[in-house]
Amino acid sequence: MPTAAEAKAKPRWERRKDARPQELLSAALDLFVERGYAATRLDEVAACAGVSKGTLYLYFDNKEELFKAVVRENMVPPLADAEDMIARFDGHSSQLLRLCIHGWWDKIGATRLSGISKLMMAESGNFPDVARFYHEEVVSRGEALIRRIVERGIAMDEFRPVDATVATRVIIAPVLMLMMWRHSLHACHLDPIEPNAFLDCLVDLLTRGFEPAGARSC
Amino acid sequence: MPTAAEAKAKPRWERRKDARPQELLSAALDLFVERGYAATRLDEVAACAGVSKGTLYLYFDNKEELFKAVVRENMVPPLADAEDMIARFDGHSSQLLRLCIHGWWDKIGATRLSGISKLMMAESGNFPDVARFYHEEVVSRGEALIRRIVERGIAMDEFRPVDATVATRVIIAPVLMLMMWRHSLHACHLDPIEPNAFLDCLVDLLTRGFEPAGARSC
Amino acid sequence: MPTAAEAKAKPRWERRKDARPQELLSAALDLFVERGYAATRLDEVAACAGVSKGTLYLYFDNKEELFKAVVRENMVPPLADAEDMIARFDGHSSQLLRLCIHGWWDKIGATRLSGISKLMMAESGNFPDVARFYHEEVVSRGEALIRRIVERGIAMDEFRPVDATVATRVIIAPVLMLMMWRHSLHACHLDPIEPNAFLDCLVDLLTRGFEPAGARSC
Amino acid sequence: MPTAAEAKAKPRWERRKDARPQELLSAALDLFVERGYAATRLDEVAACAGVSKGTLYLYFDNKEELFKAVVRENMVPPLADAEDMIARFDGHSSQLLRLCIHGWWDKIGATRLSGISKLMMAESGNFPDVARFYHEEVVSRGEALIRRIVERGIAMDEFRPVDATVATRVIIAPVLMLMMWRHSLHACHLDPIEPNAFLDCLVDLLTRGFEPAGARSC
DNA sequence: GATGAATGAGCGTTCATTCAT
DNA sequence: CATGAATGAACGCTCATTCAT
Repeated sequence: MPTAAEAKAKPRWERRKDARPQELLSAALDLFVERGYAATRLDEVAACAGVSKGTLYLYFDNKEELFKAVVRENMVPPLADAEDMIARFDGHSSQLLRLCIHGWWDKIGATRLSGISKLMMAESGNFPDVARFYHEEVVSRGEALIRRIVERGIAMDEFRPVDATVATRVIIAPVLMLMMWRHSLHACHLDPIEPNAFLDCLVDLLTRGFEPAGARSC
Repeated sequence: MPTAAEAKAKPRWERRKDARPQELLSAALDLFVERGYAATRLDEVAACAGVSKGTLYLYFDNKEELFKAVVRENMVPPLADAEDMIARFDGHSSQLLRLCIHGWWDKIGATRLSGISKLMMAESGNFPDVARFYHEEVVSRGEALIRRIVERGIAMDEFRPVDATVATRVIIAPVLMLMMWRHSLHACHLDPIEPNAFLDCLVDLLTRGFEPAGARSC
Repeated sequence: MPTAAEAKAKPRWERRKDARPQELLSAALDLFVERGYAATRLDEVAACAGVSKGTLYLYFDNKEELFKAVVRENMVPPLADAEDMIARFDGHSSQLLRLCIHGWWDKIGATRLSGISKLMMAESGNFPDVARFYHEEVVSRGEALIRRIVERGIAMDEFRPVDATVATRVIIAPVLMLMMWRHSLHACHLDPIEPNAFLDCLVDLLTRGFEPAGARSC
Repeated sequence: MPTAAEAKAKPRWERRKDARPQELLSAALDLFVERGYAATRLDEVAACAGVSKGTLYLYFDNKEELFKAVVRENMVPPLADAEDMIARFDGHSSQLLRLCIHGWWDKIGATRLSGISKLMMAESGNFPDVARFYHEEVVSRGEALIRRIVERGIAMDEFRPVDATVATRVIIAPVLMLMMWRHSLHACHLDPIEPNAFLDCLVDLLTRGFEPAGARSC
């Protein structure tokens, strides 16, 4: 006959198969962002998700796979959305660029996901496999996405002809940097930076800077 | 008791004690830049500086203090030259911006000093006081330097009126990012990036983007 | 309450409960033989038997008991045949020895049962009571069987007089070793060994070596 | 001023660089023999040698290298001695065989080294790299050593012509088996076996068995 | 001062065992 | 009966730090 105390007694564990992976991924994202890849300890991830270290291994083969899953779960979907949008858009390429950059910021930059970009910058050198994965799944696709806009703009005479590959990186760099600032110096409450003003200025600059020679009304 | 003769007898190949900290700092810089903070092992630093692991602890209390010393030691000097040049320059502000950006790249970006920026980005979160120091001594001065050019351009009607603080960061961000790329994904031989093409494209974009409305010949 | 109809409705593909332990033991035998005790994982045994890991614990208290059961289950049966043959044989003792050795190889050495011997050699140190059981049930009877041949040979002046106990072990040792080689170094495809050549050479050696002094034609 | 108590107080560690590897190797040999390769824990080895786990890694890269060092240190020298003896011997090959077999027993079989052979038999399947090393350093050389005697005997008409490779293994097998028995069933005090009687019987058998047809006085 | 042998806490990973369902 | 999610104690290995020499 179980007493009230026994009835209340928390079972040694709770069976929550379906929810576990998400809880682990969320805990892992938090900790990877906060501490970096190497400094994130798996038992802390597990503890954060309310399970034991061994349980984590029921769902993810190892630390690297856990990280990849975090990336796949969080970084890849927004890229797909953006790809869709680009494919369907039919206004001016400058406007498309503006939408993409602000969308990027809203979906990734302003969220804790921006921490993943920072982490990859910081540690990719020590984890080549992870770096390769991230490059293939995120960086390449992100660059391709922007390059497509640039090429579209040039093709439609909305942008002056530039080297698309180089221009793409010039476009991406400030946005990446803005994300990184959130997790480095500016995270220490030094010198606040206003993301929207930054992005507006950037988009404005790009719009003018890519405008074809004859486009401007005199 | 060393006599003068003895002092002479051990010539240049015998390192003086005073040089030790510098050698350690230099080795530490190389390794921190290459591997990041956590992955840098202190016995490797010591070996790299030609001393034993114990000796390192004679000069630095621990790994963290060594890291802080590396940052403090290396980042301050190279800003004065640029400040001088700006003060003396009297051509078009676009030209000044171009000179500054390429100078930055030649003096810092292309050298191992770029690694310090990467390292600060990567690790500042774990060292708030280093971050504060770095911000005050390096970031602020660097930003001020660029901001002065922007303000000069606006004042002289060579740039259209923009928010100088924001524009400054939009200018800085791609250059910083270019430095970081050298030490992260692109260091893994993925997708090489051509610094000069990047910077040319950037300067071109900035020149056009900041051009005042009526400046363009029709 | 299962009716007869229900019993029929779940035909042969539905394993009966009674078969479970046998299937587990068979799977365990395979894996213990292949990997050794420590390296055999219980969930692999369970998977191999088509049940879950928990089910295994319904039939065996723990890994050690499973191991003991495997040994007990498999080693006793195949000795009776040989005992029969010896009792009925009435040719030359050398010929009997030859028959026995080749029979041993065919019935045990060349089958997976040889793995049990290897496994007992390898792990008996950690399971003294299994060792005792195995010794009593298998080793003693096997030795007795060979010793009977030796004693018969001596008694009939077909072998020269030797210490039967010692000679028995000298006879057995190479055959055991041949079985073990199949599961150790030579299993790694190093240096293949040809069992029949080995056994022929052995029998030949024994025949000549045990030949009485005056038996050889000059 | 150190008090007597302080003077006696054992230092946290003792500096004994030169002796350490030997102490560790000896401890490792004991534990490998007693527990097997997989079941030997490195911190136990360290504790057994009176040092901490980390210290072990100052001298050996990892478990596998430790084991290899144990083999190299203990198993290889006796082989070299035997090779020397064979090269210099000039009596009857039977006598050489006798010397070798008894030497083998005295130097290896009767010592704790025999446990290494048993261990390799038991676990080589799970550690292919170790197996390969052991095969190259010990098994091959051991076999070659015996084969040389067989070939010498045949060449000098002291042995009848047999397949040297096969005969070699028939000679080796009983000796190996004798070693293994010491660490398996017979280690449990079951059925003591008298090594010298066993080896005498074996040598006697081999001598007669390999004797050329016409050699026997009638 | 300088050395480098020694330490020991810590991390990623595995797996026998348990137990709520 | 059967399941399989969950546990937690180990183990191999690393490395910042200490301290006798």
